[in-house]
Amino acid sequence: MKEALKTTVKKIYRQPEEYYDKEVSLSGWIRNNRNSKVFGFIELNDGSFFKSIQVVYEEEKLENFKEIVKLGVGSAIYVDGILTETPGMKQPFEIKAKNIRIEGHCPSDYPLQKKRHSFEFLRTIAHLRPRTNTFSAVFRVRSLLSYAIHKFFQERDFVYVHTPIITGSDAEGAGEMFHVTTLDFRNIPLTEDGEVDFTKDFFGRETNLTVSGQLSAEAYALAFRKVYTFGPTFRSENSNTPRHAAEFWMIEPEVAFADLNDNMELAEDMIKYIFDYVIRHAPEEMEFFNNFIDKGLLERLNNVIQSEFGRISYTDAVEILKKHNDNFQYKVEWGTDLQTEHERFLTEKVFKKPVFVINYPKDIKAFYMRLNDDGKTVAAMDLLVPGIGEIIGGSQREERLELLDARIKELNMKEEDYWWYRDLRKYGGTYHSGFGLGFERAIMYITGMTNIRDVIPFPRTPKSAEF
RNA sequence: UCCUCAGUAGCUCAAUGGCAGAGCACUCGGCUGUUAACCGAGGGGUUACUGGUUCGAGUCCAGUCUGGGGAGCCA
Repeated sequence: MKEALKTTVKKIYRQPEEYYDKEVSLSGWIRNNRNSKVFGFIELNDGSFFKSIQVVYEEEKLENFKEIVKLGVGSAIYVDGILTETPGMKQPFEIKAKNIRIEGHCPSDYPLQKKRHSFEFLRTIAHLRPRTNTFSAVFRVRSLLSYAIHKFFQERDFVYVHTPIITGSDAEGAGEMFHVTTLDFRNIPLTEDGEVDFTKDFFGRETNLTVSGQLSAEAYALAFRKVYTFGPTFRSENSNTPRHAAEFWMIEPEVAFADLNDNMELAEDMIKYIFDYVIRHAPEEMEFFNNFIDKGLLERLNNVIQSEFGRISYTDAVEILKKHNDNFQYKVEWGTDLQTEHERFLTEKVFKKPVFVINYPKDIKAFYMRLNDDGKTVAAMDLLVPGIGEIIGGSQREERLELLDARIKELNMKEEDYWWYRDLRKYGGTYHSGFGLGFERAIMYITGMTNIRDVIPFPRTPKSAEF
């Protein structure tokens, strides 16, 4: 049968009237099997949908009734039967089985049970956890959110750019990097100075996994005007928190002829669009999260979608926070970076909605951010959201070559390492802006999941790459 | 990396320094409409690891490993 014509649990739930009193054929995995002497019930999940469908089977209709009764959770089966309405029951409809065929047995040492498991335990069986309700919902939403992001940018004529995963630059300035090499660790070639001789390495120079596609994206923004990247990113920092992973995905739009205000408008539109898209296209999953993961989830998301995001300068934010210094473990003063506790206070207590903090002191921000006229701050923006804190960081980029060079010099960076980045300013440069959105952080925010390890199929964190 | 909490049956958790326990899962049996079904019985343990204190350690002490939470770094 053609794949598109196959009956799935999702199709049945979406248009049950098409199937009532007709014979349907399904295949899937048993989530639950309970029975008495001459009949029983199977919860069948076929992978197409978050919800399962109930299959009723009777001794007098199945010649292999005795075997079906013994099937445990996780077994793979084929089912043929009639879809029947079940008014007044907990489930809207069920399949009265005519025939059940066993495809794959699932022995009794199967680690998943009908009862709730801790997320910590499920992380140790990352290959099996997608078969649970929570992870079924998380990874359907991950897929949908990914699609929504592409849809948002494509509808606005952005060009999707695949920036390199292996980079030749060791100076992107966004964190510790993983080395990429084919050198033999037991016999590393050295130069006369005793340093590693990377001219003997695969690329003839030192290479790393990317920590950001931004610099490459800028090059394409200055040709295509509106571009975005969406790809894997790697940081070898020894971060042991529920919000950090060594391998994660990042979205980085970059727009030429766009200033910081344009940048914020884009970020606000994007957040609202992708949240709204997921809520409308994954109603069952979102209801599950709202009921079992985070009771205030939908209310908070709807608040984000409907509110106009706040905007405040770093300097004004510091003034407000200083009045509440008693509440903070770390006291606020102008010139220091905002701590998570300060960010959350601003968005949760002061604004009670998402807020952009802009124009940070230049000394706590990256070299490529555009210097403001006051000479002290740069055109940076962080988007803070209730419940998490920072979810987006971005800026208008320094397009004035002499100011960029001065900054590179100030930070003791090497001008020649940035020769092509500087060319972008030299040849037809223009003001431009962009930001970075941590994809997993967005998933966490939209699902209510509180650990990044539970929104990545096989997460990589310090001392952990089992699967 | 720092601070902090934890590690007991397949899972989730009890056990005052004094006999190693429960629920679920699993196996067997019962049950004619179940909804994480229900009822009865049974099997299941190097208490993370190494060492120490003690007549006696799951429990106290030291170290190691692993995991959770907080912080830093950041997305």
